[in-house]
Amino acid sequence: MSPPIDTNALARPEFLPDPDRSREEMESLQRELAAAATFADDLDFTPAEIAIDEAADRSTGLPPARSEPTGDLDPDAPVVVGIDQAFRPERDEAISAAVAIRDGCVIEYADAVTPLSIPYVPGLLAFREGEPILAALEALSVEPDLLVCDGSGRIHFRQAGIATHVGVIRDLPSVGVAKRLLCGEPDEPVGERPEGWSTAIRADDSVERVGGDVDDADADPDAGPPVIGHAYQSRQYPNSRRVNPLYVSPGHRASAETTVELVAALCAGYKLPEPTRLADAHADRVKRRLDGDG
DNA sequence: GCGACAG
DNA sequence: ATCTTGTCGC
Repeated sequence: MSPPIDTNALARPEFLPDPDRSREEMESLQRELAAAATFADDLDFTPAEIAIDEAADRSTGLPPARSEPTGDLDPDAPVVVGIDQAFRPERDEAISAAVAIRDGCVIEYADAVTPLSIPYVPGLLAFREGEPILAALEALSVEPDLLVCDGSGRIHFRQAGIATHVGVIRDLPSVGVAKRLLCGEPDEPVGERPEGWSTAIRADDSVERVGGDVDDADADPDAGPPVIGHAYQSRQYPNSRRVNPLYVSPGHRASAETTVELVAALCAGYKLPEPTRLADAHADRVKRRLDGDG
């Protein structure tokens, strides 16, 4: 009999986010991480293969009842894992939730509760939330094919946002989905835009250049600063208040262009992609249960 | 010194 | 992120 394979083994443990580091050490680790990251496609599936067309119920994670009783789910479809967190400020704890989705349906929920060691500092988010996220991923029994993180990836001062950090540590394709822009400059102004619209986010003076940039088509100086992500209008209302776009960026093993397509395929009528929505809901449930217990 | 900044 | 109620509009 063959020994069980630990699919949760860390590929790059040297990048583990250790909060006992100085700001300078954290920043230099991020530079190494960005150099180790791949901002080009290295996936064995297409956006179409992970597409989700019906939004699940937030509390049950189940598809709508009106959904056709289709045949069996495809057991070979890629597994997309959404990750999100909730907090208990009074106890200084983070609740991390990971939701695994295959063929549009939730196949597993996992979560972890971790003490928070450092405060939130823009640009150093992974050192606050990285450990909790990795703990939730380890609690998962399925092996992810794609990670969808709540926050930036390449859209980051050192091109090593939380999606990149987690993606590189696990050596898994990952994308970052942020609700607000950390840095960089949109090609076109982000005004009232129709659903499906997107524009490139390019590095500005606050973004350090990394070795990976030379692999970009944008390495050509005439082409302007490298594209580090996109603003993507995942949802818009016809006659109502404007919805802000999402800011999506490569974490690891995905190009900026493919990242938009992956996120677009994972959106099913809400502003946030389904994996993120459901992870958010799960984190909320765990938090409420914990608050109820005391 | 001022500005600016994911969750 | 979290603390929090109602409220404006489709």
